[in-house]
Amino acid sequence: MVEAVEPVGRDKRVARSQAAVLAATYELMLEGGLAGVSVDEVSRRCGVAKTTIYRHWPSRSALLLDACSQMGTAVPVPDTGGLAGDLHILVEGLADQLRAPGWPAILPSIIDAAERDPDLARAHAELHRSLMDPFLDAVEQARRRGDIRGDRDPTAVVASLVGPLFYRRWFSREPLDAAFVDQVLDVALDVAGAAARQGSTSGGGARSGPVR
Amino acid sequence: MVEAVEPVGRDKRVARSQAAVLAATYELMLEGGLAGVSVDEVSRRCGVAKTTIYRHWPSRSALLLDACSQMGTAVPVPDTGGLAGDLHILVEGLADQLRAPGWPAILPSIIDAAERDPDLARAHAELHRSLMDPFLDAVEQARRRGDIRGDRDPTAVVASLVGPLFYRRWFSREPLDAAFVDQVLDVALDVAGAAARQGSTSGGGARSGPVR
Amino acid sequence: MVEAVEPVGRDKRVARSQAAVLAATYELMLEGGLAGVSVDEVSRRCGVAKTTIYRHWPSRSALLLDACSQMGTAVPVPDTGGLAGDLHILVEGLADQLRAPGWPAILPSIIDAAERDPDLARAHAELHRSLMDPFLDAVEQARRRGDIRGDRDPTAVVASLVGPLFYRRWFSREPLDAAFVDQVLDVALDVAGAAARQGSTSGGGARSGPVR
Amino acid sequence: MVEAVEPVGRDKRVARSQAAVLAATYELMLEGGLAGVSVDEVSRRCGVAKTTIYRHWPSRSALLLDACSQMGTAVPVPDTGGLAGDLHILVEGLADQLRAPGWPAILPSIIDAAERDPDLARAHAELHRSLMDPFLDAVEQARRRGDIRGDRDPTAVVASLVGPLFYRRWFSREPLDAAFVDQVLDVALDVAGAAARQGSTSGGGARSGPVR
DNA sequence: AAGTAATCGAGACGGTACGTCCAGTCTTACA
DNA sequence: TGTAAGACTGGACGTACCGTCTCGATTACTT
Repeated sequence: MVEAVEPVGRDKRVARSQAAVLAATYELMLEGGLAGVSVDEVSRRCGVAKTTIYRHWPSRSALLLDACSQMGTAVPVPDTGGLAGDLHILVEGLADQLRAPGWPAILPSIIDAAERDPDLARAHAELHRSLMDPFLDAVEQARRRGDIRGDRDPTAVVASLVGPLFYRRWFSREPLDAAFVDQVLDVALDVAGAAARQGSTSGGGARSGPVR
Repeated sequence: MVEAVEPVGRDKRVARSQAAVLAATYELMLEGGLAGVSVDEVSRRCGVAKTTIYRHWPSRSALLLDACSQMGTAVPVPDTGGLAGDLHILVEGLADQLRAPGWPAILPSIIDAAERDPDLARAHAELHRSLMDPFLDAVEQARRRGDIRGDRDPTAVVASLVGPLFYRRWFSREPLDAAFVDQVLDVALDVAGAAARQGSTSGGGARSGPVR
Repeated sequence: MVEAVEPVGRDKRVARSQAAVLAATYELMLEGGLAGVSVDEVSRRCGVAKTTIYRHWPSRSALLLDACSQMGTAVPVPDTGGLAGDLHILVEGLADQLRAPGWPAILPSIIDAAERDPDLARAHAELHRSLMDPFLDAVEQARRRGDIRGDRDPTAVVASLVGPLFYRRWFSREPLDAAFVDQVLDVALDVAGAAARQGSTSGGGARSGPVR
Repeated sequence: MVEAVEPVGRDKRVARSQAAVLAATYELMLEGGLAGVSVDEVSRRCGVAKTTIYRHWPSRSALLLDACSQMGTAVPVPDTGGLAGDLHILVEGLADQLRAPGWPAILPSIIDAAERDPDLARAHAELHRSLMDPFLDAVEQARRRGDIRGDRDPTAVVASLVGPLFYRRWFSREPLDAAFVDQVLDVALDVAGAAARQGSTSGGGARSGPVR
């Protein structure tokens, strides 16, 4: 994982160079995906010598990897008291992120690389976990409360929740409109077999609810 | 772009070179993703001069794109008479493909490229359509038959069906086991609000069945 | 020896690039010795891409070597009929060359490299031979004519002739004035044990003759 | 320049570091000539930090230069009472040194550098002087004794003596066999016009031996 | 069947990038 | 203060690839 290079006060220069390099790398990544990042260009853009870059990261891949890891979008775990409310917040947040530019443009690059490079696969796993953990936590918390069926695999619930969103963002490239997001949420609650349906409605608002 | 390489009887040599080039490209693509394909290597491997390759494809991207298009995995539209049966066949088939090596390893490359290159985005859209059309057809046919709720967007149904599968293959990298696939199928039928699904209730639990 | 790259009419570009590269290399060599030649700088200076340079010469050394070989200063063998006259012309010519800028500034570089690199040693040997052969020829011819003692090693005669000149140019860095050159010539003729001394004077003119 | 490294008691550490550095430098010089010495490698090899090296020598050249100076092969001035005897000892000693590994392998490096760097030229001059002074002393002593012709330039005599030896060692790379050395000595005595050399007019052959 | 034009291979060429090594300067922390 | 440790800029090395180019040798279609 490239070792965030212990920031012991040792040398401020180290910290400054590394920050500059990572920033430039991230910028280039946004512009052209992983493939659009070249060490030479990073060096040129941030004024840090190529040699210095290679002193801190053993290879271009390591640099990319590090830049990817920093991408972790910390999402606070909500606690509305009910599964529906929690998930609603989380899903809306995710949809917002997916609609924005930024990491959604890079992720396919990472996934592609992860397909072949074990190191990047590990980085991707970590990144993914940091992204999905709040969802998983919400679901597991609900299960502990007895709000959902005990025989449901929480990861499957999460899959049914975020899978369709991801699908629309990267595969079908259809818009992530509110109606779709609501419907997805609805379905996922069904999957969870949410016990107390009445409470769940509070979360959605717009949600039409399956029936009445 | 890429101009379908009209194989009009023009010259047999043309056809032969192009076939050889595409084959080598495809091979390299499987080995190392889009990034693993270099024109030099393609030339070396299939014995066709680099010049010739550039004579037929304006750029590396165009070649990749063309090779990707050939990847289209033709899926026959099943017709069991019922939505559940049709989808079952389709989903199982898709899951099988996702579990196999081959294009699942390449698709992220394409999606990544599509994120920035409009041409590749178009190619991806086409590829995607050819993959998903059978699903959409099945759903729409069911709707015409009145088997599912009319207020459901067919594309949303498809998303809830394949989204979770895709998610597991590329994002969470969890196994696509049979139980998961079954559950996904169940849920999707719920989403569709499939009529007369007495058996399906097992999936939803609380869900009292579609409509009414 | 890098193969002067047969100038078959194939491609004029090859000839042109190579000529430009060698010229720039030679120029840089004059300015800074072998050590002053960098492939990057050659490329920059003559407008030939570094890649192209490496296409024609496997390494920097090979390029240097080739440039050195081209340095051969063809000296015509004189024929005044007598050893003294021949040597006089040759020695004066050599002294002139030693006094001029140009290869005298580079030769130490080559000798140094030859001390460790067998390839360059070979190149140096060839260069040296082309430089000294006229001297050797003159001496051997004289021997065939019976003008000099038969028990003298021709190479030793040459050594006694050019050794002191070389010594002054590179080792003691004293000036190569006419008196010195004359004296050296005188001595060498002594070494040769030139038979007909009277004839030898014709060559020197200035030469005061040993004693009386 | 280079400031003779005054070993004033200042700090013992200084002396120790400098000695270690010079030793490592000399070692590297023997292995790969001047070009084979890199400050990094010196630092690595002798455990003295690069910074420290640059504190004591302003540049790589200065270090090389200093190391070269240490190379001075002190040659004792012989005194056999006669020029022939003195020169015989000196020349044999020089030939022995030339045949050995060590500085003969480095000198071309120095000469090359001296061709362009005035500082190194000065260092070379000094080194050269320390090497040739015994020869010059012997000749001048003989002249004072009246043993040789007064109209001969002593430096020319020295040139005729060591020039051929140097020539064979570095330029023609022919062996420095005893016969050659003897002949060179013979000739030089001729040049000197050693007194009472009735035979000398003959050039060679006739020469009845050194003197007397 | 010959002639003409399309097609081909071989590979030179200018560029950009890679990852390494070295020169020299500068900073920090320890004696 | 002198030293070790090592970060930093900058430049060169030799390699791989991209996309363009010129050349001469094969084809295949045409007359």
